[in-house]
Amino acid sequence: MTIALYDTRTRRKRDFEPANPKEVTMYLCGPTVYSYAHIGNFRPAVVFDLLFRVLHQQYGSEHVVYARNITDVDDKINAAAAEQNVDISVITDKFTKIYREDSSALGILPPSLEPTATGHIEQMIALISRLLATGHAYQAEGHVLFSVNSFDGYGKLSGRDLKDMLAGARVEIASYKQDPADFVLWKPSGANEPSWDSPFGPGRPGWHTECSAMIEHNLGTTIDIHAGGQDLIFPHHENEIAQSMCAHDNVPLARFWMHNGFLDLGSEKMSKSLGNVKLVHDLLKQWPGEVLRFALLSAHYRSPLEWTAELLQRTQTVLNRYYGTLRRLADVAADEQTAPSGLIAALHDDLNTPQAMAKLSTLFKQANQATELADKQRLKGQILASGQLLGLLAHDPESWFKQDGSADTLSAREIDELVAARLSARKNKDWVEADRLRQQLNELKIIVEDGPDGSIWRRG
RNA sequence: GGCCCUGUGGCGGAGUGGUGACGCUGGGGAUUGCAAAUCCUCCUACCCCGGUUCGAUUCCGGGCGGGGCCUCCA
Repeated sequence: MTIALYDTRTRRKRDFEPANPKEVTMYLCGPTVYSYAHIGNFRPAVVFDLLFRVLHQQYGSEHVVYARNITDVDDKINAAAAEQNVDISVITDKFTKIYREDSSALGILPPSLEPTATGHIEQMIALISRLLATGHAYQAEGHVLFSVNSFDGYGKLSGRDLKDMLAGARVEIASYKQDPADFVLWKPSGANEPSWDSPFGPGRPGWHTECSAMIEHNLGTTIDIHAGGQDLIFPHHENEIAQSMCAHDNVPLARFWMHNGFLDLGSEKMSKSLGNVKLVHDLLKQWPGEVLRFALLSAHYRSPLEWTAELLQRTQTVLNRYYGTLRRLADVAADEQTAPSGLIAALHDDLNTPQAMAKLSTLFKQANQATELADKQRLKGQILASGQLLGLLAHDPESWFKQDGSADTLSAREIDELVAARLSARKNKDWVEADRLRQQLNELKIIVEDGPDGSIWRRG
């Protein structure tokens, strides 16, 4: 089944064919680790994790190389380190660890490679030297700058014209630039800022240079897919292209450019109960990571998505329904199955997650309708395979409903006892006592469901 | 000022040149001691104005509205 992906450069959906099916290469601009990441930072991480999973399925996991970098040299990191009077590594180590924990909670697989900027200074210096030697870069006042006029293709990815951009320039132009659009490859470090020796003097790399050097070193000169948020199209990716192509005899940097749309995090649209909580670190105190992941995938990745408490609540409702089905099918042995072809086709169509979710929903409806064991076994197998592809439904259904978020509630054992007491009251047709016990549990946000084989409960 | 994206039912959100995805909410029914869960069922759309067409929500043009980018923000 062919995979079609929307390519920003050509502004079209195109059939995806890797240059080498034995080694599909993908790069995502990862986080700058200076603070807690907010949910918007994770949209690309989740979306392209899904693409990673889809590519795994299509080409085999051993044939997909996915690099997501860690930017650990940056002004904001320096500022945080200075403020706390610590070495930048204290900041970057801490937030790299937290980023990985948040990622794991969101069901994001570890990428094949996680290169760091500080681990590639040597490669950056080599890249800059090559650009200087070929006349694509120049030195001025301790800086090394890339000369955009030396590259014909500048602006092609973003569809911009250099002349047009000047009109809207809103930042003061540094005096050392030959052209206002020239960008920094290397800059001098201030006192107490991290600094590396180089042929162009001590200093640190510019942001764009990091990604070009890490891609070149880890994945090669031309990769299959380069991904990131829409805001990176210009200037970041435009600059990466300029640097890499000029350093590589005009060989393209990436065959497909993919960009996710933004979350609408407008605080005025947030309800009171959600407040202004946007950090994943905080959201995870209130919602299972899987709810966040499901919500992020509920809209197509290129569309904007309004991030609200209502969205999360609705998502929780749906997941509860799904886990309820799986809970009822707990004793059914799932068949070896793959995800249904319609669901795979939806994902292969430029990651059409809403359509894939619709197929998943149909699967659950069928599973709820099924009366024959063979149907249940087949559907459960398809559901679990779909869940694995989407990075969802990985929890044990029983614990999904019974894990308690807050401390001031009953233990599972205490609840079991109350439910058992209610069951015996029901056997004696003592409806008053049974209803009293159910009411008591309801007040503690425990919902009891009576079935033919007794009662089950869940936290609501 | 330039460039890009976008406007679907009470809400979220796909898709299509002609039989109104999917989910949430709401109404009715089955089931239940009553509920819950589940199933069945019903209601509510395609921003406005032109054009193309036998036929447009879908294509084209214009208008109005929303969002994003324009030097280091996913």
